[in-house]
Amino acid sequence: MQGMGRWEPNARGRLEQAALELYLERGFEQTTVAEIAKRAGLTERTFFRHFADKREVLFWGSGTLQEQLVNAVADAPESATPMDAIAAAIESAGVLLQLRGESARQRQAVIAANTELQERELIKLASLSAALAEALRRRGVAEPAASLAAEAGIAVFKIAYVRWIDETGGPDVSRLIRESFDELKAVTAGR
Amino acid sequence: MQGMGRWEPNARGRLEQAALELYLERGFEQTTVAEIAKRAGLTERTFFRHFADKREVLFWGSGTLQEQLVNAVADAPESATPMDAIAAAIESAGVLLQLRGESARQRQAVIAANTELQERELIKLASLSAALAEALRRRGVAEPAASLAAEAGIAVFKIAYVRWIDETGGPDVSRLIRESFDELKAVTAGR
DNA sequence: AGCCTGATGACAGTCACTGACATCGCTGGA
DNA sequence: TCCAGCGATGTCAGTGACTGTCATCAGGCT
Repeated sequence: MQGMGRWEPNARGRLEQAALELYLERGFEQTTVAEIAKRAGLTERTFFRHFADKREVLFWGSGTLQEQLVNAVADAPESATPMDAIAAAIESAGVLLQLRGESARQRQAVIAANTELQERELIKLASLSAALAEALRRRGVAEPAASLAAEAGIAVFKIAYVRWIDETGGPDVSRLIRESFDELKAVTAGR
Repeated sequence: MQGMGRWEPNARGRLEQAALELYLERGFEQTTVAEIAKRAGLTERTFFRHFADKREVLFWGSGTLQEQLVNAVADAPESATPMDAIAAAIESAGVLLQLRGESARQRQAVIAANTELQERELIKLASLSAALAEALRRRGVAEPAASLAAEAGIAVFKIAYVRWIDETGGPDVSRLIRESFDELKAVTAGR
């Protein structure tokens, strides 16, 4: 069966929860790993057995997101252009994040307040871009078109997501994403 | 006058040199700041007076690059579209990097071998993107067009630069950049 | 009951980074 | 010429992230 903890269950989840709370209360830098572990009823050493470093605790969901994106590209109809496939994937990812709602906003607030966390987020996005490009190549898209389409998709996502976070009562993510894709098309056409 | 050191001159330059050498010889993680300082004839504490952290020593040039990009956007003719201005800026930056030639390749080799350094590079690129977007806004370009054009330009730059690094004897950067812009236009048009 | 396995605790150690204070080598003025 | 001031460097002690190692503990299996 799966590796469920034997003692108090869900040690990883408790660590995630404790970390997010403390990062929100005191800020990322002002929080020590020892404090996180203590709040979760564990030790510092155990924290590092579950997460590679102090930042990674905020980025657990990125694996799921990557699968979602890759599957969406793979499942796009044969007739779809590369950009169609990317747009479909980005939209589906947007929907996923919209479901997380308030917790997504909290997470972004923590990240926005700290440069180290922004670095980590950027490399996660780069990883998503690489996965998208790879998925396009499996559809037969050549380089550099695959990488460019992937990077453009991630750029659209970044911008639409920031807009969604800022406008609290605004429109849903999907619409912002579609609008941004149109905007990108218009901008790149102007040469 | 400028702040030239009073003792052995150019302490910062010696630290840069020593760091690059050691990163190339042993790798970034296997090098301690104490070793860098010793090779430069200084102490660890002095290293941190010149560079915010162990990674920053590899990214000194990024300030110059940012100025170059911003100036190029500002100097683009009135008639230029946003994407024209961005393309001109990216090309001028490419030329600048091509001048650094071999040392640019060494630097990229070190960065490519280490995830932390890639994180730092990505946030520098994000900073360039923000500066480009700001420069476009000063030309009267509205959001989100400004940010999208800037992000697209940086995406093109990333991809063209990687290609240039890989193909040792290949064409010059400018041509790769122009080709990538054309490719991006074609890809985004397909929807 | 006794054994095995995986998760956790305990502990020591390295290294990045910081704050506080002493020191040194020049530079400009008395 | 000499000395006061200043900026760059050295010294030292300390914090906290992260790692390696070994002991320990809970539950499953026989």
